[in-house]
Amino acid sequence: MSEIKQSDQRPFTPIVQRLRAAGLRPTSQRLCLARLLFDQGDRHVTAEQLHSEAQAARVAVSLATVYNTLHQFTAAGLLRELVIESGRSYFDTNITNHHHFFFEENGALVDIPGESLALASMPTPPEGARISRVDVIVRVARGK
Amino acid sequence: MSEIKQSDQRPFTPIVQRLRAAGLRPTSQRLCLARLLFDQGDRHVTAEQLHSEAQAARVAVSLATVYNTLHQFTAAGLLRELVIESGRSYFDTNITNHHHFFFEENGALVDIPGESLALASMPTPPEGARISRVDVIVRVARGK
DNA sequence: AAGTAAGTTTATAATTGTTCTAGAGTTCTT
DNA sequence: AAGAACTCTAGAACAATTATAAACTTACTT
Repeated sequence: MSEIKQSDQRPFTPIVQRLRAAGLRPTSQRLCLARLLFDQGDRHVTAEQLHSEAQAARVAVSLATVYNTLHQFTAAGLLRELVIESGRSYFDTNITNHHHFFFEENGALVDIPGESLALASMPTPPEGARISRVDVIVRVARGK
Repeated sequence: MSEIKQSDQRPFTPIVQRLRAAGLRPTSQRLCLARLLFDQGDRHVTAEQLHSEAQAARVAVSLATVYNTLHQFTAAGLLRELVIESGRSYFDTNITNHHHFFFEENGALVDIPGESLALASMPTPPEGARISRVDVIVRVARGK
């Protein structure tokens, strides 16, 4: 990857401080993965993908660490985990409120701009429960 | 190779005919599983669950057949596959348009009545693609 | 009803994505 | 600089699912 644009990301706090705030030490592995994740706009990555990218960037990070890091970042609110296909998790670097197109043809995921999809009415959650998140997946297939 | 009649998929057509219409032979295994699936109202089952139920009913059906059957029924439009947690598929016997509450606490799935949740606006699908389905998952957690 | 081709089932092996383990290596605090 | 706590790693373990290939059914043809 050539150019590094650290500019217009939502939260402007540097990643080192965000990790510290989450009680995570800013280790070289975490910083390297963070750079791959956050330095190039919104992404939807799987653990295997990110691992390959790290390898390609000649950074030695084990797959176990990639999984650990993705989960820790998710717990820290830096990532959002998406499950759409059985047996494969995607991690979304866009943590703002938004939804997804899922291309059945090739498994690609694309953000739906927040404004272009809205819920007319929110269902009332069952007694003793509160809504923690709403995921909308619009599956699209090739065709007219 | 006989011709496949895709025409008659009305919900109240007996299962044998619905299988035939889908080009599936009404074997004893398929009929047994269909009975477990469809004879007790709307259900959300996993393959392992259905397999256990068949065993409990003293019907010898292999796990591989349960998977095959669930997928064939899904392709035939008798079931709908839901993926919410990584590494586990649920099959929903309610194929009408509806959405789900997912209880993070225990992994339970509950239908949201169709009227109680509506989309205000449908996003326009990308060029050359059409919307094949919209899934809404309302994640709920214990709490006020 | 018998013969036959195509479809189906099964046990088992293989595969996939993910999590666990325990030891080695780092980081932070003092 | 030293100890404690945390983190990383390779590899084993795991769980859900899919593939394989042989045995068995079904439906079609005669």
